[in-house]
Amino acid sequence: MSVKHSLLALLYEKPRHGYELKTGFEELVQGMWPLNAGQVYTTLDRLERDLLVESPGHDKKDRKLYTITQAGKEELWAWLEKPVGRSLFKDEFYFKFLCASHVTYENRQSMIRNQKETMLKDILHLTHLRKQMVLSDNKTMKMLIEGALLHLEADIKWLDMIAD
Amino acid sequence: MSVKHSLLALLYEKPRHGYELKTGFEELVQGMWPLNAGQVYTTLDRLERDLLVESPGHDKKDRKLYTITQAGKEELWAWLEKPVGRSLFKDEFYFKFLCASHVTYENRQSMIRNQKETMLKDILHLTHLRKQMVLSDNKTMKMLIEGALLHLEADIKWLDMIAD
DNA sequence: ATTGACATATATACCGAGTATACATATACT
DNA sequence: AGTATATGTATACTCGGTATATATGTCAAT
Repeated sequence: MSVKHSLLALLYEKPRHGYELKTGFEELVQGMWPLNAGQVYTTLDRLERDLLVESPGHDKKDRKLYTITQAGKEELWAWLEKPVGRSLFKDEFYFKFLCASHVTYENRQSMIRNQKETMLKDILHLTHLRKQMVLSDNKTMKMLIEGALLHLEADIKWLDMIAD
Repeated sequence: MSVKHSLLALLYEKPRHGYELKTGFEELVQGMWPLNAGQVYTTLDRLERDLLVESPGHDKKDRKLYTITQAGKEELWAWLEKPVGRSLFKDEFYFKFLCASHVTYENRQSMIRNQKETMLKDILHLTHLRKQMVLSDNKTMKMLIEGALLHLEADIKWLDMIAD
């Protein structure tokens, strides 16, 4: 989603080259969300063009290094500070039900059932993952998982609400 | 987000021309989420290319009409039936905190505070909107708003959890 | 020792979705 | 009569993402 800003965050830690950013990103998301390598390089091109990163040159192995600029840091801070907008419609979950309400669609029940089934599986999976994060003492991931679980519980509550 | 499928849903009701789809879409989202008119036509081009819609010709005022095809209906049904995936990271809300955890960022508290403030305002706004929907007996919108409120409450609960 | 698989490393072509903008005609209002 | 706004369609451009090409390095098995 915002690969751009995550690259800025990674460069904030230390200078890196393209491939290092790819691996850094995947480490950040624990290997879930595989990142297409090509996207790293095109994103870096745009970041360099916009003066948010710059290159001090290549390392011994001829890999182009990148560092974050002052403007880049400011962009990153601004992004972090800016609250995310939770629009009613940008969430595909709700938007789908909105569309469904406009087609004479007899299978509303199966739609709800499918969705609920998937979410219950997700909850099981995340609960399991949460335990692993507790064991490996990964507090950030544990935190994120707990957030996702809260969301899923809200979703299921809503599905039950509208199922009547 | 999925303008494409919402156009299919609108064409499922009845044949329309481009501009009618634009107004139909904006009616669907109650005027929130302004749709760029150009996007309607490029999306229709792709839908026609993929044989999901077709044109029976122009009306008296020379506006090109579109109808949904059988393949288009099947695409729409499949999309409606397919549960939305709630990835841990595709949600910018969590992803931002993940990035923040990787920059030595002293302003975590203000980040949380900003986000919470915005969300409390959103709750007020949606609560007000909900009342209007009850008065105008718009059950679908009322339903969506209640879903969004459940999400916002979950978000705030989470922000309080991590604020320590 | 060589083959084959996999990791490292970068680059390009292409597509879908969204924004900006141009360009008409019709209608309403001042 | 002139101007603003609604109706109606189209194109150029950008961004983000996917697929794919390509090259080198490393390690394991035959």
